[in-house]
Amino acid sequence: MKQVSKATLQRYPVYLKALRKLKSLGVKRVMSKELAEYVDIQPTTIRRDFSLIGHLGKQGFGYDVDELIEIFSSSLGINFDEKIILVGAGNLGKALLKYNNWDNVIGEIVCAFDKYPDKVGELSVPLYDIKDLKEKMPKDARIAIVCVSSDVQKTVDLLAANGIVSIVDLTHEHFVVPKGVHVRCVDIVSTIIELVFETNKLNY
Amino acid sequence: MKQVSKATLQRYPVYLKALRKLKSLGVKRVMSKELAEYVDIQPTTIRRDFSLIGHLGKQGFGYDVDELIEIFSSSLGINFDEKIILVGAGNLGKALLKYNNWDNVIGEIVCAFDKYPDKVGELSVPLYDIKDLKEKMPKDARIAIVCVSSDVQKTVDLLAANGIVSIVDLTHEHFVVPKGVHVRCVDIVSTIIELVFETNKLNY
DNA sequence: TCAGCTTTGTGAAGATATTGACAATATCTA
DNA sequence: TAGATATTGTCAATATCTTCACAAAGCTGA
Repeated sequence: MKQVSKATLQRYPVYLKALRKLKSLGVKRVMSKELAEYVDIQPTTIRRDFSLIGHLGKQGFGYDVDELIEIFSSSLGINFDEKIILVGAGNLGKALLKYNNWDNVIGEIVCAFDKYPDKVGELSVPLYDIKDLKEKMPKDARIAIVCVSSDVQKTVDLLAANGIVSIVDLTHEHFVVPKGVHVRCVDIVSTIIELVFETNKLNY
Repeated sequence: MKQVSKATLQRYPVYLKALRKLKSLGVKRVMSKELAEYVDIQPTTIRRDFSLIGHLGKQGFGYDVDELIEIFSSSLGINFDEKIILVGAGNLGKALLKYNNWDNVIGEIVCAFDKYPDKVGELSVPLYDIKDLKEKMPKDARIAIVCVSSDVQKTVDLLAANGIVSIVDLTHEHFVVPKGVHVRCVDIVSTIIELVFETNKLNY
């Protein structure tokens, strides 16, 4: 596998999502040009992105959808048993949990933690006090979804100290993480602002 | 205002968020170097991004936080009365609504639509049948948050036909939009996949 | 007021990312 | 089997983005 650039890395999930969708529609074979229209990325860019992983396609034929999904999943290290923990079981946390039907896309949320576990109602996964994270957290969990509304930095520090290396950030707080820990911010407000900027830009 | 590149556009919400945070902490003045550490973007990049909007800073001094927020908001067209509509009032939609305390960051959700409004409980905003979107939707609404789980394409078409130009997509479906309509996908699953790819990449 | 210090704003260089063009190689059909 | 056709994979060219380096300009304190 060659050096994968940042830009390419961001496109892989898009491809994977599209390919899974195509598969569910019964599509067996896809050409870069078709996929390009589907995901709105240039065919050349797609071919180049794919070629970084290996020779996935066949000239004159295209790509085998099943095979592509298989290779993408395995060579990029998707683990269908990935154990994800949820930290903060407020409204948003609960909604995510209810919605935890990720149909074998990438593991599932195995347990949740909250500062006031007594105040949280019945959940579909075990719920623990955040104080007991160290003991209760599965040892092989690497990913945490953080939806707490206070003590964000403290929470993140605790997670990092206990082996979490990937954080999905749904808070609105700014925080810092040790080197080696990856963060992705999922923020609807920022998303809306970005949309507004983009929309208004057209008027210049 | 000069030509703003895509990359810069994506950073503006990050700056704005950080600046608002700094303001709330009582910070009056900030230098590109300070801000750089805070948001993890090079000072030069920040200065260049800012300079596209105008001469916002003062040499030897830095930037005035309040002023910067003001200029950002106004010259990028943030409308604090922006009317946002929510389409699909399932678990996720409801959680977003409860969470609709965007402290004057960018308007608010003014009403919601669902295919089965009878099945949805009490909400904090008026709820209408999606069939009545045309009549019930505020005429000046431009942004829609889409959380429906079926008929996604149909829903999006309806929105586009009724003047929505910006869509925040929380579905897992692929859909197409007419030219001029902007979409931003907020997808936790894709975010997690991206994180996994990035994390694993380190092992090569 | 003036010298010294600081920080911005920006031209130019360097780094990254995208795209055009086409050889290589597979499929398809007769 | 062979020729026609289609599509990949990749080199080179182009475009976009980031960073360096420094002049210009404002602040600060004597």
